[in-house]
Amino acid sequence: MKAEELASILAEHSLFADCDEAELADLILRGNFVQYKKGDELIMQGDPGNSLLILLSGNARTSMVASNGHEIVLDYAEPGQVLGEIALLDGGERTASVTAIEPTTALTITRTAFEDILKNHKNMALRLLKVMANRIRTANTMIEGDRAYTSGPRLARYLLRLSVVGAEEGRLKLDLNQSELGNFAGMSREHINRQLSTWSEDDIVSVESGKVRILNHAVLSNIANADS
Amino acid sequence: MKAEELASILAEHSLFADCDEAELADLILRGNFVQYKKGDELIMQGDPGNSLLILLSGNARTSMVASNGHEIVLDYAEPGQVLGEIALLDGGERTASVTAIEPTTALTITRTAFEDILKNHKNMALRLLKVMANRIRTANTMIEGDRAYTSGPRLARYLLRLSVVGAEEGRLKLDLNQSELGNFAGMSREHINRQLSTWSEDDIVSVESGKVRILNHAVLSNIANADS
DNA sequence: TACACCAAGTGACTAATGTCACATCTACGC
DNA sequence: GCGTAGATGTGACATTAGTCACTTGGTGTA
Repeated sequence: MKAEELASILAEHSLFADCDEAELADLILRGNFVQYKKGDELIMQGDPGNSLLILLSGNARTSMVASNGHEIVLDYAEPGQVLGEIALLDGGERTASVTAIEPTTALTITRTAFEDILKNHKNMALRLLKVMANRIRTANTMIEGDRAYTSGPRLARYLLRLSVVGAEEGRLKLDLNQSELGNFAGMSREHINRQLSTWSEDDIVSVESGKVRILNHAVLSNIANADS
Repeated sequence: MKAEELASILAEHSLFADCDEAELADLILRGNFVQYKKGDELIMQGDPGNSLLILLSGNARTSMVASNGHEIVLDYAEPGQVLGEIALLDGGERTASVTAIEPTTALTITRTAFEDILKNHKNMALRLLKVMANRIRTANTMIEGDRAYTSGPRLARYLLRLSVVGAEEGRLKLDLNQSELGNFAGMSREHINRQLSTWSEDDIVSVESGKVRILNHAVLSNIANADS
């Protein structure tokens, strides 16, 4: 991939949006372009975290496996997303894995390169801080939702999180199968299935050939904030 | 409170540990010293977030109330802890409240002051990034624990989180009553009570006059990672 | 001391979900 | 078209933890 192409991809995303050409060039020069096949792990839980990566194309799943084998999906990453910055910053192990769910490309940046870039481009740190603030917000919302609501509102919330704002016909960002949806929303596949069937009878969602669509965004939002 | 005193308190904490005197003076000059009584809210959920604060003395509870009234305790803050930085950074509303659980003092810093400080002291941003990385790690661990484990291991985890490393006789950082423990660990007061009773029979914890102590740290850690 | 209050202990019941065990369906390669 | 694997649909049942309704205990104060 040519540097110009990389630059234009980077510039599309808020973290790098107002970098000037020199900054982008710096990033690309110091970074390492990598390609992954579907199923490859970009980051592996338990590894030392000595690099960070920026997803350039494709989609990936951030998930962790608890000591009892339970798998939890924390998030899905889109192009532009910065990944692996936590371990890089605090020097700890990677707490989660990131797996490509389709062919994916990323720019990996080592700790030293990253520190140089932070040092040379002072706005970068502030922008990263914002990105991380947002992550904490999302995580807290996730904790709140998991704790306070029963399965219905919870699934509604996760579906809404996967929904695209102006998407035609309520299509989701990703077409997850019911097992994945279960790992994301924290409920069993069977329960997901039953809940979706109920909603589909009321035309709140539709389920066709395994693809969920949101038919009635408003009602689903109400459910997401329901009392129970 | 005198500036020197403030400076020495600040310097104790990692975020400000390697600030030089000028930096500390700057912080104190631009900050605003505030005292709170037990029960006062240092930060209120839903407010716009235009300032950040540094807890100087006392302890506080970070909690949020879901739309269905369910109260969730996210964390307890100790002196040195930075609070309210999320809304300050991303410009959104405060997602959680912070309440003093005892008489408390804090230094509040406005957005402009904070931005100036970040600009003038470049290490500050990197240190803040580390603090936030740690917060995300904690939040993810919380999500993992809430999702993957049943009430026993979960309560064990929250008790361990409250435990002090070298504490004599397994005393906890805070003596929470069983209702608070419930809001923290995400289970009902009654269930907390029954679980503690069981453990207390096995001498894993002791419960005396409402104060929980960890008698057998090793066993409790095992429970925290048990299969179920 | 007695009262008041709030925290803690406990039994009985209920509700919400997970688990298991299959039956179906569907897409896709041969 | 056929077979197979993986995704879905569904009933029956087991479990976990919450809820309700009390009782008991402890502490501070008039």
